[in-house]
Amino acid sequence: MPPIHRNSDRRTEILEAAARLFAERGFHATSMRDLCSALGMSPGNLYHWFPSKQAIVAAFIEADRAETAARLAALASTRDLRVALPRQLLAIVTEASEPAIRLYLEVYATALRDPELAPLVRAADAAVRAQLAGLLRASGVPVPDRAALAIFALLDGLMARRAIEPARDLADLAAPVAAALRAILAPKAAR
Amino acid sequence: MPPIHRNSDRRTEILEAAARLFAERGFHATSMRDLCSALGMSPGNLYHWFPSKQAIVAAFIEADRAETAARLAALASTRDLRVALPRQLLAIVTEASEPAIRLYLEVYATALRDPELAPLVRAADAAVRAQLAGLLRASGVPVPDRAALAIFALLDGLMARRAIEPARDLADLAAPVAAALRAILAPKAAR
DNA sequence: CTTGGTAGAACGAACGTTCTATCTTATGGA
DNA sequence: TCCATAAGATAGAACGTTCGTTCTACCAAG
Repeated sequence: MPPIHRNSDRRTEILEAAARLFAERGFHATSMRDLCSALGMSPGNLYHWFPSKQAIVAAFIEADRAETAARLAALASTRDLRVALPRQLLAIVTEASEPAIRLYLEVYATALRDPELAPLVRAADAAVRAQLAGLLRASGVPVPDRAALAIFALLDGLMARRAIEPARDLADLAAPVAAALRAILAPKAAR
Repeated sequence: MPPIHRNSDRRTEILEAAARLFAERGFHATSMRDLCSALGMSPGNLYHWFPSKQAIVAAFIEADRAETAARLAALASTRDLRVALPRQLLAIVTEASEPAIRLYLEVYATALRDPELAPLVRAADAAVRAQLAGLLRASGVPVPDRAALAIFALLDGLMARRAIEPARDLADLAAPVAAALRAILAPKAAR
């Protein structure tokens, strides 16, 4: 009896393979059959673990939300948020691989079209943003909700740029980003 | 003999219908048949005007590029770019309808996946950005290339936010955006 | 009588999904 | 300890649909 087959293990396996394929080939270009053969698994079995392709996307969105939440939670213990946050932000944008960014762009563009998936995306976004706002509030940033929103917009913009121009050295943007963040985080800027 | 059917007229008709349908239902959810019936046209005829669905997307990208270029050109004649640019930027983001924004998000996400379309997207982006950089240079903004890049990132971020949260009043972002733009356009900020 | 616009059926492929059967593992009474 | 049995995991063929596209023919002007 090899290690007990726990449900979550198999589902995680599938999710990871799906993320990889979606990133490499694109969401719409990846068929359930593609996913099956990448996993060495039959369609029947795949559908035993996920009821639909949509369900896989939903799980992916939730996993992404959880990961981002964890990242933010780690940020909560830092000394000065005004120093740690900009660094973390640029790290997120810089570290993300090009396929991964296109994955986000495509999956979220698709999900926002889907009447069942769109609320999920929006809820995840709102939850993470609220978490960041909490951090900002604790750091004495006034109107933390707006500040969190601005930071998210900034992040989205940087991600989109990397999708369009992957080769571009983002160091070119470091100065404006730092200035923008200063404006967002400084007490007077959020009047 | 009704008004001579000029090629470009019919193509424009098709393009406009395509943009409308793509915006309403989504790109992948709009089939060539859907487009045909929206136009009251047979598939055979549609394929007489555009060789493929991909070609329609390509034409759409080019049209978008041309429109943005025209908008920028109009900006060239304004008195003070540091005043007109922020206003125009917020206008672009505010005026864009929710379906239109999702259209951009989806079409560009798709196009960036397509080996033939991606260069087109990148070229259009680079051209428009170069045009903006020219404006900035003429206005005495130092390192205008970086400034243009930062402005584009800002715009992308705002667009993405509207896609995720269409109901959100973007006035919440006006202050941070203004601050960011000040930082980008001010001489010292782009060091 | 040629050329360019139009129609509509048809094509082959691919898609997401379902169905039925088989194999494996855990369980529990004899 | 062993076998019956139920439950879960897996396989793979098949389904019905829809997709982008092509083909062939017809029509209307010049």
